[in-house]
Amino acid sequence: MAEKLTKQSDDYPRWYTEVVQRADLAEHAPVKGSMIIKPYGYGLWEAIQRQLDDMFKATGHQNAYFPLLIPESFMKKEAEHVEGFSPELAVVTHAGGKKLEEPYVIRPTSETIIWDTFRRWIQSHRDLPLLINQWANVMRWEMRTRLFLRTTEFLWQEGHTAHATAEEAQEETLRMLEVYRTFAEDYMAIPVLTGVKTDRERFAGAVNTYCIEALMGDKKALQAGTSHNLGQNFAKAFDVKYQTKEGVAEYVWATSWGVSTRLIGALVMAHGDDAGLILPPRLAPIQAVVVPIFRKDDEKVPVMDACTKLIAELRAAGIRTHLDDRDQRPGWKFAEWELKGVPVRIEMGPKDLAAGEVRVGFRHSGEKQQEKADSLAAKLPAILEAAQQGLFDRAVEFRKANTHRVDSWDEFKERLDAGGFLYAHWDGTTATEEKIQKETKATIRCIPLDDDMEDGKCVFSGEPSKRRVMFAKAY
RNA sequence: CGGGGCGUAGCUCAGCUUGGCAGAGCGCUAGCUUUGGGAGCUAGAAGUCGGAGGUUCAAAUCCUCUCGCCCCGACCA
Repeated sequence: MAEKLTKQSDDYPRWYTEVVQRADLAEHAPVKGSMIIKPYGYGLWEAIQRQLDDMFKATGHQNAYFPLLIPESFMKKEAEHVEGFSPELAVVTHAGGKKLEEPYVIRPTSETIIWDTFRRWIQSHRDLPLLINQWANVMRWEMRTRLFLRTTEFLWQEGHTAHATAEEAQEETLRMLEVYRTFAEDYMAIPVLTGVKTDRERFAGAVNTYCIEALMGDKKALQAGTSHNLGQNFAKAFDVKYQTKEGVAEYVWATSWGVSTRLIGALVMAHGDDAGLILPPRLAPIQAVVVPIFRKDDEKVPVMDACTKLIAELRAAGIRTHLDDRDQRPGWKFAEWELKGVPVRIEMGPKDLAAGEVRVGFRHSGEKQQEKADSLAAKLPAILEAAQQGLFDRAVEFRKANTHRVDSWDEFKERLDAGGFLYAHWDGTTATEEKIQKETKATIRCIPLDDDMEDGKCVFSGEPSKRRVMFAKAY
């Protein structure tokens, strides 16, 4: 703990790895690409889960749980799905000391097992819509992994819904995308761009994939969540039909949507600085930490008494508060809580006690100010909300400063070197998309939803284009 | 799978070229002094030198095989 973090400007990936490990979010597990999520990191995930789960319930969804192991044959029923996922499947071939007749795959996502189940659950139009979510772990065998951003096993939620009409499925797809956008912006304090993926980036088996894209501190893009309109692809693959009021058998329409522990990586990279994490108050496992300061016992006793009283008041006010009474020097504690991104630090020493005050330090701004101890509990909720807003505003400004419209190939390449989001015209072909990636490493992150149509010429091929798309280098 | 690197104390690593008592820093334990921005001193505990085989009086060091990890390229929430 004594050493300083690598600076973001010196080596951003290294900074990320160090922060994640030294802030006690996670560490590497013995199996390549898998991670141990430590209590502080898991606390963050729990905060994310709680809020999202409430939002899912509020939009009519119910939780259920489907199994980890999926018969291999299920994966093969939807052509695009199997093609998309087969390279990253982990397969169980032996169990109970014997070779299995049919191998099981460890779920990379649960569409197949869920649609096999939905076939039995759905008979009538009265069974629709069917709105299911599950919190689960999944496994995708990745070549290159990074804690939270890409691990072979990760935690996520996956929503799976079935609808009577194409329109309802599309509404659901966009409704959940909006839930994700709201969550990212209002709770994670990260502004996100909503859009549609190109054919190339679309989920294997979907008709359309919608996404939220966020800008990280190193000006690279991160896909933070996806919502898919699956059309009737899985209904047809698994023969899921319902009887309409008229008695006609029709295939149902489907969606699926998910966010994962990758969100924690997004949180780290969207807000963190050279001193470590900066957590948004609404999700911070600890919103305020109290650091007592004293020399001898004659100072310790009254200071600790005052801290205990203060903490009781803060907790009564609904603030997640922690008393750091460890046998360490105050300066050491300050540095550690900054590393861990706690929004507010409260210092209480003999001088403060004599004045009936505390010193309050803010992680996101680095500012410190004196506050009356007995009115702090009443003021702190508003202070935390202001910090939440301040973080979001700063992220919005950062994104604005790193978003550009480009109209020529030279400008494209030049701007791309500096990072950020680039809005440019594209001729709509996969061939062009691939050539651009090959030459520049940039990909089309999405076709923005809220952008106006605008005639132009493809920045690469010069062919006509009806609208701009967003390019960026991405994680 | 191709290219590069590394396995020695909990962590980061030195020692290997030229074989000869198993080392340092951080962390940990105990004590004393300290405590408002990452403390100091003293004393300790801590190791199958990734594994197997070989050469040798003697192997962390040389040889052979093997296992694992990290980084860079082709895939991705």
